[in-house]
Amino acid sequence: MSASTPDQPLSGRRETTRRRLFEAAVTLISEQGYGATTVDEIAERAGVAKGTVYYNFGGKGELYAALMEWGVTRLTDTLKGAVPPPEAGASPREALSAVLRAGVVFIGEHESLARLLMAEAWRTNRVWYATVLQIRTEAIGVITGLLDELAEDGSLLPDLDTGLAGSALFGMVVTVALDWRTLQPERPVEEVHTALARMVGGLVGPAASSDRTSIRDS
Amino acid sequence: MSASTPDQPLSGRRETTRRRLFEAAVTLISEQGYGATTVDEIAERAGVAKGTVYYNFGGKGELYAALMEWGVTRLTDTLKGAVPPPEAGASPREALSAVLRAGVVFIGEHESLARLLMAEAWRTNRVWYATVLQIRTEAIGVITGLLDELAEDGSLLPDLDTGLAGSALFGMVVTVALDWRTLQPERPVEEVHTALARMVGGLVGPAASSDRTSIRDS
Amino acid sequence: MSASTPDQPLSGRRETTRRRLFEAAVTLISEQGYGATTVDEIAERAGVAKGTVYYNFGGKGELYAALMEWGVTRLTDTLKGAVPPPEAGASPREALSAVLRAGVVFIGEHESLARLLMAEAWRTNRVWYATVLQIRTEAIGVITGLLDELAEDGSLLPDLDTGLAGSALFGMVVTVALDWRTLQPERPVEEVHTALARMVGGLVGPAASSDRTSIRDS
Amino acid sequence: MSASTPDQPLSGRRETTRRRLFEAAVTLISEQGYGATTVDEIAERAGVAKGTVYYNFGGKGELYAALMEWGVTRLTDTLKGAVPPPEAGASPREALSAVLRAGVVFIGEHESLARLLMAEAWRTNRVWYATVLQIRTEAIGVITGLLDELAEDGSLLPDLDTGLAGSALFGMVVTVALDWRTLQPERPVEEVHTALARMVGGLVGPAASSDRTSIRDS
DNA sequence: CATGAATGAGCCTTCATTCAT
DNA sequence: AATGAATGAAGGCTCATTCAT
Repeated sequence: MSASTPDQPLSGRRETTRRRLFEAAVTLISEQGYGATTVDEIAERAGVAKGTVYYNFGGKGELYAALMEWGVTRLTDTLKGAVPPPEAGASPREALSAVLRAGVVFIGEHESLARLLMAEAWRTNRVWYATVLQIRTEAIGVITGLLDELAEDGSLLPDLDTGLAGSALFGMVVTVALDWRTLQPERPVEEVHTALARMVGGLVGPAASSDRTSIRDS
Repeated sequence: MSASTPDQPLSGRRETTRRRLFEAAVTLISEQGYGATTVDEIAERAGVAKGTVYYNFGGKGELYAALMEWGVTRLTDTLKGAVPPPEAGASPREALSAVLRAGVVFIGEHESLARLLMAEAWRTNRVWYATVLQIRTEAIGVITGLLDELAEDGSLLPDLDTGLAGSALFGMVVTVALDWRTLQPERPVEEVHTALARMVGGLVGPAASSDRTSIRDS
Repeated sequence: MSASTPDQPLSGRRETTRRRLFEAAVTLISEQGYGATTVDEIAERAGVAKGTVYYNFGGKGELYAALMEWGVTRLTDTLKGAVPPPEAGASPREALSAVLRAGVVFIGEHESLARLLMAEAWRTNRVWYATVLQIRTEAIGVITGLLDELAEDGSLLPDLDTGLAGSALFGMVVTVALDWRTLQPERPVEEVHTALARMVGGLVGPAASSDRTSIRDS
Repeated sequence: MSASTPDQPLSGRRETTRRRLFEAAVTLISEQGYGATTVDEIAERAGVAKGTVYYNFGGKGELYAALMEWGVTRLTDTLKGAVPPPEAGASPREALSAVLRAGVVFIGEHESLARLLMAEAWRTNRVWYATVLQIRTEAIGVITGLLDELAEDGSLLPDLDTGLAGSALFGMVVTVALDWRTLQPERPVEEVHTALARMVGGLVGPAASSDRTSIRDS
């Protein structure tokens, strides 16, 4: 159906409806889980009739799949947007720190989506697993790319498997961020980011301590 | 009711039935999720009649709860058992490495349980959330305890929030291990553990070297 | 409402739309049944938007009713038109044969309508049952009329209940014709008609063999 | 499922339930049509819960298909049982008459089933069309068999296509019988059968007399 | 005249749970 | 200790109908 093109201008009557449904669905599903959330609830929260869900998406599963895709785009766009452009002259370590910050901030602002993502991350035989995998792959790809640059730079732990390291950092960031939102929501985001950045700093080798900016090194 | 004591000798007819149901349930639920797994499926896979589930556990939810508890015990016992005893004379850093290895190995052998755990980790309004949280807390507690020892030792990043760091390491280990099982199951467990241990070495301490004099070196 | 007069000149834009809808509806409904055919399907096959069905007919039921009436008219007109006029000097037997041929040919050309008719023929508590009954009554009336003439003529099996016989011949013709279209569509229509005519020939008694024209009898 | 073996002893609890559902379904569906009959109605009339329909048949469609098969068996068994055994010394013509009577009587006693059968007879793209076709084929087969005997006997119209003639007689009998039940239910069954038998005598043989010398008479 | 997005009552179906055996 | 037929509340989905454009 036309459900697979969420990147169109969301201005027409139909697109307004679709966005409303998205927003209602993320929240409800992330709180209750997919199975425990009913189409009635989603429709009611979105302020439309139940049939409208079916008219626009074809079914509950398709709505969820479309939702995932919609979320993907947002997350990867955010992460990619956080990588400092070459002309900014940022060090790889700074770039990594910036991406981590973007990740933490994003999760802070889109908790629901992040919870959803983790709940489905290793549930391999759901129909939308491919989509979820793709999201994670793209997000991790941004991190792995930076680690590769650091490796070439020589300022990374030698012989680190950057693929595995990317996955590890991803899991670390998401876990820390969700625990923060769930267990200590009052803590300022900067505190969380700082702690993470300090830990990750250890990865880049003794030469790049956090008080000496490494810009001139690059 | 007697259904909540799975730690008895599993030898009688009844206990055989219970174990079969456990095993059927972990696998199915970890693959499909709690909501998408039916009691019929569980009973069929266990080779018993549907009524037997109710006779033995009282309901689907209770089976799941018992399952979680069963899993918890196994995980925390494993992790605690991996901490080298004081008389072994292992360094805190070695102890941490041993615990991480135990974690990776455990996940490799109890994939289903791990998938389950992550799927429920941040779904706060489920009835068994308390149980899940407890598991994670205990597991993270083991890690945090070691980090605290490292801190006293001076061989840790100064002023690191060990609670947050424990959560970070936990997420990192689980993520890496599940990605390994899901995407590269043929990879030997030792390889995964080695890569992970090296990273963690970098994350928690300023020096990548494993001896105790690292602080002075920086 | 103006929707119930399908006998107008079908030339304007509106009438074109109406005819398209008719044709789409007969086919679909005869294949799938009334209940299993959706307004969406009809509109799609007709190449118009769904709302157009309502604009033109007021509803699914009304479309179906109009359809039936359209069919009735065609069938009875055809059968009546097939009765040789008195001035043609045809024997009643020839007249009967001509009507049977007309029936078979009509069904061959309007399969869908015939299937529809039989599907509804004895479903007495549908709203359009009256219409269906009327069609059958008129069609059977043409046959019964001829049988009555034959009876007066003395060239019919004595004491035959012409009402029942008309119903029997009607059922015979429709059944044979639909079986022909459904199971042996490649068979030429003449073959079917000949076989039927020979069977019916037995009804008119030994005096009226098909090689001796009965004109002088009348 | 086990739904496909309706010929088992209908004595257990389950089989009692199944028969009840059958009886409820034939009546309702024959009156209202498949689409207009709800599972709720069927279950209520059968005196069981709605879920029981699904437990026993798997779905509305499957119930209907099983129903058809159940009906088939009854009809063909009846017709076959009506054929006089060779040792009875009945003439083929008498045998045909006996079968027709059996058909009329059966329809009189199982109106609903007959209405159902005709409603689906030429609706070729329903899932159960194959079943319906099979029923009709078997029933017609009994008639055709007798016609073939008549043909060998010489007491049939020469060169008559017995397949087509069987179809014709089947349609005739069903049409007459259903019109009788629908429009003149008070009429005694014998009257209907007598009229029918006289007609058929005329249709299939050149002489209306029941002795074997008819050919010479013409 | 025609459109198509939106609606909501009604229906089919699923599935956790019960209970007589 | 186990079974499996039966249950019925709950939920996903269909589709005839409406109406603003």
